[in-house]
Amino acid sequence: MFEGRRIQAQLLKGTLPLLVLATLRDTELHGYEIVKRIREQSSGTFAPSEGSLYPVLHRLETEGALEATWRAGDGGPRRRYYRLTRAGLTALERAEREWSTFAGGVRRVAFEGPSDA
Amino acid sequence: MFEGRRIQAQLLKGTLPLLVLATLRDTELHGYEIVKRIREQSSGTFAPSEGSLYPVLHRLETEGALEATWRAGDGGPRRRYYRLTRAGLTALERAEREWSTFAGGVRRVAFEGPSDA
DNA sequence: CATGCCTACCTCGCTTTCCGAGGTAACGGT
DNA sequence: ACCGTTACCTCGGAAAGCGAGGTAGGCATG
Repeated sequence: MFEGRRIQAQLLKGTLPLLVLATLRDTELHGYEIVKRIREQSSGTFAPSEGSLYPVLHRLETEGALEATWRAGDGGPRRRYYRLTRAGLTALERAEREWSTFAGGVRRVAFEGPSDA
Repeated sequence: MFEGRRIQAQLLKGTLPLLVLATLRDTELHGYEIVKRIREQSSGTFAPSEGSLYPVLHRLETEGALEATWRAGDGGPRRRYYRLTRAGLTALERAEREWSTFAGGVRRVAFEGPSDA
């Protein structure tokens, strides 16, 4: 199904919050759906496990970046819908900047020779 | 000194081998010098500590990606110079591809909305 | 009515990898 | 002879993803 090769686990470290916050930028979603979106958007490159996702959601909620509400499941168990708070939007913007800095650094070191600075 | 804000440690996870291999693409260098290059090339974004670097160097050497030789120090202790092997070049290329896949995935999820797929 | 399956949530222990602190060795200057 | 600097190495702790496993409610099936 998802042929995109999975990425070394270590690389993903630290990016999950960014991915989650970005996924919730315009919609509110519940956990399973968040994983699904991330997997689809990344063409299967990322497939965070539940053991990774839920702790992150809880941490972001504790930090005030996300708000959550329980809703009755549509023919299934209840779901917890998460949405971005104002603080969450700020956190998202910060995470985006941080990612850009990070990715830019890797590009300079790894893809631009020492001479073409 | 290096004003570029340091990056959250977690983000760096898994990228050090790439940075090291790339730094050694055209030259042979010793440990301290590798750190220095990475720091300069990334404008201070990355400043891997010795506790991070040496284990990585040893692992890459064990895996056959690097070869190393001791040389007398020029007014200082002896140094261990590392250079890329043929296998190391292959590893570098693989790490570059992996990084590209990874960065592309983050871009799609975090920076491109769900609509502009 | 009871059993079992599916969805969705949550938790636990393991592993990997980075960091800071601290330790060793060789050389030069005083 | 001693100390400071350079460069190497190691160790313990912390962060975060992963897989496995566990709970609960609703539905279909016997």
